[in-house]
Amino acid sequence: MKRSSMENEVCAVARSLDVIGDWWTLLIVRDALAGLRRFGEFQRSLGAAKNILTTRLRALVAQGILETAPASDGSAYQEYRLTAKGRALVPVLVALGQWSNEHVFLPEQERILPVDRAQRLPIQPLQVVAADGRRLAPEEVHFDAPQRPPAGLS
Amino acid sequence: MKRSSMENEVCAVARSLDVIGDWWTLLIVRDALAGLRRFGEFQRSLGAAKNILTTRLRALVAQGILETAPASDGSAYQEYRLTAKGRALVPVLVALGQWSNEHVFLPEQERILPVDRAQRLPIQPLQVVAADGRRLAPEEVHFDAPQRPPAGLS
DNA sequence: CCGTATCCATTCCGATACTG
DNA sequence: CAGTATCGGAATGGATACGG
Repeated sequence: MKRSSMENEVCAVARSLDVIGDWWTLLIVRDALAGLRRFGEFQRSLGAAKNILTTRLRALVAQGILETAPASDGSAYQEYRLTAKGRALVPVLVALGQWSNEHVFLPEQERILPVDRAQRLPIQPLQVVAADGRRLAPEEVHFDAPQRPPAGLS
Repeated sequence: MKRSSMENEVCAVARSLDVIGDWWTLLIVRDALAGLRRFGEFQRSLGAAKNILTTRLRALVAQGILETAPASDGSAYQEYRLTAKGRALVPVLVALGQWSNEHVFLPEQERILPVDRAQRLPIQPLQVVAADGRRLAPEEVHFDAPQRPPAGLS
């Protein structure tokens, strides 16, 4: 399957993976959420080569997940900031973090989790709630064309 | 950065991406959630070459996300079923689907979303809730070592 | 400090052919 | 049907050197 023929993909999961399914992308978003803005900050944090960081940042800007602005320190360079679309990825990051916390880490391993910034306490487990308010178990979730309203609230 | 040196990674997001960050993996989980179990079913659904599918299925079994069982139709082959660990990925899939629904699809494009199986209505937007019950905006979420309880509820 | 431009190694993936 | 074996091309990533 081609990584580039997904603009017509109908599955919302596949579609999102086409945009952010790359290894670095969500880590950049995570760092941006943590307040990193400068090229060098991302590079140090990620340990990625500069050329691939450049590519990823460009792609994220092209997708509207990051936006550039003149650097606030007066230097001639850019800052990279999350857009609303980028911030909307937070539930994805939280879901990933919670999953590995419960199912991947060994009990005594140190870990960095999604936490509430104010209290530094872990976020409550994300709950999947149906349109009528029922909490759904995993088996009750399907991927399908919805009955009526595609857009609006997801 | 190496895809294989992440067993000691402390960031929960990175850790999960190391396990499921590959393009095919979450699509297989999505299909398994939809009820697909047989090799050929996955192959037709994904359009992936058989050798690739073999590799991915093996990796998922090794990670404990899928498990094999003798085929229920009496044939000599295997079935692949989600484990509890695999079903726990549903919030990740829902988060991805909701994000692309709101931020990637064009308004009039058809789409397949996470829906409640009973009603075929979209799932409510996932909410990020702090330990004390406050709903958190994206900016209020950080990734950090938690104050005290790492395991247990995420 | 912020990128860009090359180069090279590796990985990945699709197609195909083959086996039980 | 359910895989395994092999091959070649493409994309990716890392290292490094270079330029504004």
